Amino acid sequence: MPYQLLIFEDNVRLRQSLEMLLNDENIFHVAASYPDCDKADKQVEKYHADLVVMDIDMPGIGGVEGVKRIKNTNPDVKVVMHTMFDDDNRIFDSICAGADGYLLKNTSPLQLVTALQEVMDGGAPMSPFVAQKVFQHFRQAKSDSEQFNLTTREKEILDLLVKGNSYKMIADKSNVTIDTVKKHLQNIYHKLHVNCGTEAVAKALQHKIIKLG
Amino acid sequence: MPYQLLIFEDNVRLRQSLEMLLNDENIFHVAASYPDCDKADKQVEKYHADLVVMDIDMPGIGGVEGVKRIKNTNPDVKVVMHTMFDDDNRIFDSICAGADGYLLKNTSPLQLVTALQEVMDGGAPMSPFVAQKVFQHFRQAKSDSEQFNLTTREKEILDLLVKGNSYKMIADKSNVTIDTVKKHLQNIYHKLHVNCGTEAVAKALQHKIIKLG
DNA sequence: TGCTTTATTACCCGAAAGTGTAATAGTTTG
DNA sequence: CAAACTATTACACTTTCGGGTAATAAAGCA
Repeated sequence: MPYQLLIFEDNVRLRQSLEMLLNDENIFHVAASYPDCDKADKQVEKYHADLVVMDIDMPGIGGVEGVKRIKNTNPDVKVVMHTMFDDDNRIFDSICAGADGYLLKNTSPLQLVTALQEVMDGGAPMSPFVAQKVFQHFRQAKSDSEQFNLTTREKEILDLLVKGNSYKMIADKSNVTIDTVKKHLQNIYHKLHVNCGTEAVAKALQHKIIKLG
Repeated sequence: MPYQLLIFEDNVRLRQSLEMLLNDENIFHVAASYPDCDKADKQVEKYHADLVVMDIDMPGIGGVEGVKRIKNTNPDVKVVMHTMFDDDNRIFDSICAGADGYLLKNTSPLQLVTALQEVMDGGAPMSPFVAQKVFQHFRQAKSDSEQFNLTTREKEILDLLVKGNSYKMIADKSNVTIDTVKKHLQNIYHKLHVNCGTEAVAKALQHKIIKLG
């Protein structure tokens, strides 16, 4: 039995091309296609869709919001983004919203079909450019994290602060007096260019100076 | 001119198989291969390698540390992990250490060659299972983030706190008195099960309740 | 309609945080 | 070797936090 597939794409010609292309594959059956995804969740239910191909830039609610709604009402439906947008925010927002794949529109028909099969097999297909962005996202931190020149001791203290310890608790756990802790944190705040503990915690986590469990 | 390639793999037979397989492709030239990566950085320099295939579980320093060293001394060399390990930590540690691709050892010879070509074209090839893990990593947050039942107002306040504002600054920016801010934060701390601001900031960022810049 | 949630303000009080200054000793580096 | 850096302690002082309690009004829900 072929996978029931829905297409959301506002460009009429592209939508029809996709329909034809994917209907040619006998493992897919394009149940319906729409120029917007304002009622995507209901349409998914109506056709018992297994798989959705979702454009991002459409009239009404965008594709990102569309994914969110579909995944909220029907988490098992696979959603693959198929869009021209290659900026970081759209990519990460889509993934966070629950997308199972992210393909740019320069993907060849063959690659598209392969990717849709892959997603049905539990994979997470993405265009090389997207994969690169995703990898970068993990890496970015490392570079800055050593620019603050924190000493080993200071990193220890900061680590304890981030984990929710008060000055007194830090003092106990570090076997130093609370005054020493104060001094260290004062130095740390200067090095991080912040004025208080909460800001330091935010910066430490943001720049991955400290890792959490 | 073929890409200069180095292989680090402690299993002799697999290492030789890889050598033969990749030397058959005339776009690659296996310059050398080693059973450990303790001196990987120097070996990379010696052969002016363009590309490295790296196992993780090897005697001496592991492949993760190996990538780190190579990338430190020679950031332009592409490194693709090729390993049996599919646990989250090894995957993310490798990516953070600077790996440009992550392939599991069930990858077919053809896929391996394709992936290596892809990495030389600036891509970030990964096995479907790995891609899935990566996507999950982004998604996980969302689910917890709404379990704290913070009100819109409380999220606003928390957002300002995370961004380094004092109670007074939050009060000004929210157009409420400092006492109101105190009360809100008190409620927020209860909902997050924390006792102080720094802990709240850590939790908010960890669970991605609040996003930074 | 009445109950609950949310947002708001206010006051008191003690504990914690943050700043400044200063001094000592060990380590590292030039 | 001397200078700089790191880790440490101490004290005094101000500001900020965070808890408890209480009261009011609007909005949402039953």
